[in-house]
Amino acid sequence: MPKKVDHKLRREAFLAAAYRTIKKKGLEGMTVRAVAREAGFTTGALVHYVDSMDKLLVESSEYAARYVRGDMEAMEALPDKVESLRQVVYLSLPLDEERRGNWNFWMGFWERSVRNATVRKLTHTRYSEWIGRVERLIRTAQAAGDLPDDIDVKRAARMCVALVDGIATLTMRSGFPLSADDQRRMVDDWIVTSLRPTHPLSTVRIERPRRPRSNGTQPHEAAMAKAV
Amino acid sequence: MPKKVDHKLRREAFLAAAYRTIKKKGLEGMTVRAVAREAGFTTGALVHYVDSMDKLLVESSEYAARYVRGDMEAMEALPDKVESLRQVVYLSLPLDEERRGNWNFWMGFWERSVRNATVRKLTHTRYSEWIGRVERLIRTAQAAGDLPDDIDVKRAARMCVALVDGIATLTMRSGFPLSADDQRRMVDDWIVTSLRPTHPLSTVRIERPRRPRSNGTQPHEAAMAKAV
DNA sequence: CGTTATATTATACGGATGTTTCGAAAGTTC
DNA sequence: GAACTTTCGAAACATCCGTATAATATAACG
Repeated sequence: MPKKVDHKLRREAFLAAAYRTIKKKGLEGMTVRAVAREAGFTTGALVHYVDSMDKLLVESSEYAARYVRGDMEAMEALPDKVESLRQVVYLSLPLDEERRGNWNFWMGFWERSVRNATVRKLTHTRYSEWIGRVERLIRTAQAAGDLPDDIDVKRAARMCVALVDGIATLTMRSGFPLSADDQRRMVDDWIVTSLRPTHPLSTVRIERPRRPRSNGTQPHEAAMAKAV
Repeated sequence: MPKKVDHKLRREAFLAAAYRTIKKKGLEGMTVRAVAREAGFTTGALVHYVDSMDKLLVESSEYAARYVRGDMEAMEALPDKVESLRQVVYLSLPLDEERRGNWNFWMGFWERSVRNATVRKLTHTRYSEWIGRVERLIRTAQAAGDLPDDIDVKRAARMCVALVDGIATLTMRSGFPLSADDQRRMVDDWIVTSLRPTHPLSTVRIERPRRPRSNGTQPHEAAMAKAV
């Protein structure tokens, strides 16, 4: 059915398929053929919408970043700015199956960035965003009087990012995964001992926003049609 | 020159070559041909000493572990047991070119363990050793009265391991590497705030033992001969 | 309704990988 | 010194990869 398809939409479907493939099989398992199959097409169709494998990597990364950014921004709007920081960090932890899939995605980038300049650049961009976000959260909390002024923000932010990476690695790769509670407690401990907030941490559990995930997380309609 | 070669020695030379190859090019770059070339031979020779690629991975990992273990055990013998812990952790950080090569090695295992059961098992074994070592160091320091008794040792050890992994990831992959001083300071901060030692940390800088690295880190004699 | 445009498949290509095979070279042994 | 055994190189093999191309199917359009 040519000309009827929405080019942009189908393109997005392929990005989603790439994202799902990496989540499931790691970056090593994300091949042109695997992604095409995941999307319910063959390699030729995929190439019709994405120029090259490199481009696919870059764009599926942007797809993934977009995917998480919304949740984080919602948490940044909380009134208690230390709680904002805490919740944003929580969002980045491998707490549930979905987030672990996300980590599978990023950890693949870590490895491939050794040899692939495109992936390396991309990884640096994402880290820059992420570190910047944490720094901003700390500064905002300082401005609100929720954190002391004598914090070395840059150092603290990088320690935070390192801690999250470490928790993820331990959970995803060590064979001794940290429970969700353990992960959260590690973050809380770090906030309390390293940032020394002026008020004690909230004890109210904040749920992650539950958006409808109809876009992209489900196999594409064409794939569904094939499966029947 | 058949029968003249020491089978075990040459085998070791290939493991060393595999180790060096991963250090330089990452696990993705460790191919049969690359290792053989690094050792100064061709694939046919390599296969003569190592059964398969999987075996080569496993055995070069054991080679690498052996390589670091000695240094760590020397540090464990220090009189001040908090200092022991600190120095052992220092040894695991990507402080210099050699250690960064080591990390390149391990981070490759993280990725490949997703799909390769052999590598996964191996990674778990190494983590088990490493976490156990940190736990033991903390307990020893407690017994010596250098750390308080109310520490949750298991949790603290895993936090330590996570922190080291995170520091390594940030340094190796983020594009914003931590300086050696920053890395050490992060570890010191964690020790002081989380373990609360009974005595302040030593300010004397302890040098890493400088062993002769003639075995394995240099290209094999055969390779040298070729190069001439 | 025939023409045209394009979405999609099927297939092929060149290159890289792990593995296998075969033969030549070189000591060892009798 | 001849037969044997081991070492090692060269090349082939099957498989997978990303990419390119030709053929097919199908909806849109004049």
